[in-house]
Amino acid sequence: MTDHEKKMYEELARISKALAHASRLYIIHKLDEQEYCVKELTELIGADISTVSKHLTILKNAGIIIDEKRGNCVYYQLQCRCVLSMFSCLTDVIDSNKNKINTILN
Amino acid sequence: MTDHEKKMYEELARISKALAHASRLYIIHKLDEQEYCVKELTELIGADISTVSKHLTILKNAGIIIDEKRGNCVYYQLQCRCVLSMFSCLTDVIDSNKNKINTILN
DNA sequence: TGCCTATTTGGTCAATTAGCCAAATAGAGT
DNA sequence: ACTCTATTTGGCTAATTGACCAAATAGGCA
Repeated sequence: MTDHEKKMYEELARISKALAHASRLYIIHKLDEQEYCVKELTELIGADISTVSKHLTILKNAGIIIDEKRGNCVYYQLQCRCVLSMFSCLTDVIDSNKNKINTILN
Repeated sequence: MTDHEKKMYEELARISKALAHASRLYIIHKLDEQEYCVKELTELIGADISTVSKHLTILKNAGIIIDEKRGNCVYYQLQCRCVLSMFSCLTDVIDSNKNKINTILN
């Protein structure tokens, strides 16, 4: 692996690490429907608000979501819907395993 | 988040965690070109062979790659090429950030 | 059988991550 | 200015992860 390749894969890994958590995937999914503020997401997720705020910071630093302060609240939305293709990738992997198992069993 | 949703997102996170490492992304990329054995991948990556073996185990447990013992070696290949769409997802996110920055600067 | 190569496993250590609580900060509205 | 709400930050602990080394395992081949 060349130095250049190494940098490149680390950059890709930086984004994929941000995606590697159930609550963060959930947040992305919800933000595809509509924008939400921290408090609303906290109620949806059911964790401490500081925990949710930190998840949001991680997603923001990875450039996956953006924030906008309006009135008393900070509203978050997807920076780009392109991240949603992640979900089909993950479910495709899961499905391909199920198919594999079925193929072996039949 | 309902119990059912929680389980679902944890299942998705299980796969995405397996993808969240530079060496593992690199392995996936190389295995798209051709199959490789552990020793070959170790030379490409330049880490300890036990480290590489563990990365391969993680990918295998996530159902992303499969192994096949032939002769003296264990050869790994992608279980499904569908996982490759991950790369375009990640690069799209990176690109969308660059575009965002350019939009702001211009 | 015995040797050799390839791979996995177990142990240890350092670094990172995730969660909560408490405290600090920011700003809206009175 | 004061209060109240929303959010972030700092501190702490427990759990997980990643790396290496050393040892165990597995199989092929002389």
